[in-house]
Amino acid sequence: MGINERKERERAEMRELILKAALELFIEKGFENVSIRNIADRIEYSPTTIYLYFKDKQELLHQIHDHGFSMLSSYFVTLAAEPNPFERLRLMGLSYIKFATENQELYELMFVQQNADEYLAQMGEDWDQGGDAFGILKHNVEECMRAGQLPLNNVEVYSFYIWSSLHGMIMLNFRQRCISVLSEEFKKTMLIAGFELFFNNLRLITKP
Amino acid sequence: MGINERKERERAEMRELILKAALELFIEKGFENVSIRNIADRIEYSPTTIYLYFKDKQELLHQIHDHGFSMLSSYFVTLAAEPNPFERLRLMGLSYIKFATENQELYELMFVQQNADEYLAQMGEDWDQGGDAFGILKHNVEECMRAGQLPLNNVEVYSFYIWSSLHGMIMLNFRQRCISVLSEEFKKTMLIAGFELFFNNLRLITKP
DNA sequence: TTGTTTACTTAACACTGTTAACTACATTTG
DNA sequence: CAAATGTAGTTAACAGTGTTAAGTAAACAA
Repeated sequence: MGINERKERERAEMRELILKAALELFIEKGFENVSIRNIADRIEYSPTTIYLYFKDKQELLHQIHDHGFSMLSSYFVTLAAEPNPFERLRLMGLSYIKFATENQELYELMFVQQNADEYLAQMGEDWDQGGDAFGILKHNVEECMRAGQLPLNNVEVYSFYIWSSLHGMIMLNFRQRCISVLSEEFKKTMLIAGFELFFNNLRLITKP
Repeated sequence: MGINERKERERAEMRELILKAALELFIEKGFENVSIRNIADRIEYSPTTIYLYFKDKQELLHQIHDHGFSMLSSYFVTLAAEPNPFERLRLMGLSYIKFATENQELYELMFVQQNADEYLAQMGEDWDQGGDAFGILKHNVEECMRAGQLPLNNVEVYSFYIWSSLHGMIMLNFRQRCISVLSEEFKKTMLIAGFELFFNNLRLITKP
């Protein structure tokens, strides 16, 4: 009987409806400034209904988290076409910056919001989406090393180092941590310049 | 008459008392998980009293912010003894890591807490403490460039790049962003290793 | 000793996340 | 078809939040 399937489908649609409203509001006003009642208002349901579909407010963030990571992965799909592993790594970095700047609020929800770490700790090895993105990075680093384009041989350290650097540049770029006099354009230029500098360092170290 | 001076002193002491309790609680439980009533309870005053000394909860964070930045600057004072500018830059990086790991909660209050950017934007050029720390960094970078130990000549980009990289490494180290299976010790080792790798890249690029 | 300033408190407002108890309808059963 | 059951959604409430207006009691100035 298709009746259970219909119910399941309706339930999934409702989850999607809630999640969509939540994401919109979180992006508009930030996680902390959105109440369950705000979300309920937007979808024209009672606040308690949301608790029938999600354990608590935190779980809403978790779902959005997951969504963000698969979105991030989608920024990487075109990279497979590039044969040179080192150039592929560079393009991956630029894609990462692209994702972050094009989805600044989502990026912050994913990487700045507290409590995200508790979530990751829970997931452990089963952390699908995040592991995926980090997995792609590690894969590319591995290929660079195999091609003799990176001096050291610790994949973890390299991947960590690259991701860290990028994340740091992006965050300091979002916040006006370093001297707020700088114009928006110059800040963006500096972000790219910082990345290229970073990447040239990685590259040149292999040349001599 | 010393009566006004006494009152002024008492007022300053009260501010200090509130601030001390606030910092303790923020570090214990995180900014969002501490209420004005919690702070008031700890110092055995009514909640509204706090509003006689601070505009709102956010201003408490601002003050702590400032305090953190002068504390950070104090980690840099011994560096002046080192004559080699490049080595001084390296030691500065290690000091920064030391500050961050020794005061993890404070570091997060300073650099992770949302709204910190609004605060910085307000301050503009008059941002004393933060500008100070960044100023020291820029000064050191400048001296490295003068000593011909850095290839490019844009102080801003270099300083931005260095701070960003460090901040990124530290944050990804705090959070277990990359594979939470890693042990605490290995994570710490990776942090230092990542930094030394980063720094060797900076150094080696100038050698050939 | 009066009047005024000051330091502080009580009471309240409009919110928050979350839960227990309830209603009204969809589905299954007799 | 009617009664019984399950369930999606509701209302009402609890204990908490940041913040403000109004009130009190003590310290000061005249």
